Amino acid sequence: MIAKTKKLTPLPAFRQAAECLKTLAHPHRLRMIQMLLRDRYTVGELAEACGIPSHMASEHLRLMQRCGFLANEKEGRKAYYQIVEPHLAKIMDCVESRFGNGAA
Amino acid sequence: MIAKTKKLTPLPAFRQAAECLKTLAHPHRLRMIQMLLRDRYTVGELAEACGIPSHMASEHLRLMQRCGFLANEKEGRKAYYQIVEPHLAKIMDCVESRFGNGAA
DNA sequence: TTGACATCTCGAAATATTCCGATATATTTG
DNA sequence: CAAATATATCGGAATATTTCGAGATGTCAA
Repeated sequence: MIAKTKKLTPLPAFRQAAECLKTLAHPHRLRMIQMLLRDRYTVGELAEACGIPSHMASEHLRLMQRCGFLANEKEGRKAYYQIVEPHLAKIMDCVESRFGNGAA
Repeated sequence: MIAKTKKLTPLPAFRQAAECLKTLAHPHRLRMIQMLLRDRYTVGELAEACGIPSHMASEHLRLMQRCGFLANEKEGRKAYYQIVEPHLAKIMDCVESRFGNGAA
């Protein structure tokens, strides 16, 4: 017999959540999000910090923008990205407290 | 110029984190974790709650055990799984507050 | 306009994940 | 022992993701 107090999240919501978590689940994207939680950066700056070509950084950023994590502003020929999903800070706290934030 | 106050998490730690997040990023696995945060269940119970054959539930559970989320105890011919990774509760809180926990 | 720069997009190759049927192991019951 | 039950494992097909080169777009400065 399965009967619990709190309601379960419906599967469609978990499907969405899984999409977002999959987008989060990449080392370069995690680094970009960690940086963007502290300041805004251009594609090139994020690419250099990850050690990848900038056209690949652009691809990662596009994915994260698609699931509502980021927004960008063009300034001249540069594109600045920043966080717009408010829950990312808390999730990143969890990740850092488990895997280290440079002080763990 | 890139110079921030807090240290960045090294990329190898993010590689590990990405592995774990990828394991989390599946609708059936999210449901199983949500259930297991409230009680312990057998493979068959979890499979039924997800609407999948139990041999597939077993596979998901093995993956989650591999990255340290779960442990199991055999009782007769049944296998009870439970959470052993303490950070899962907080991460699941984040997921539920963003994607609904049945009351959102 | 030309050339350099920053970003973005496209398509293919390599790799990883998910799902399923078949089968294996281990336990209880008759 | 044999049958039924619960879980676990193997191999392959379908699908998704990652990465990369090539090239397209848009901006600035002279």
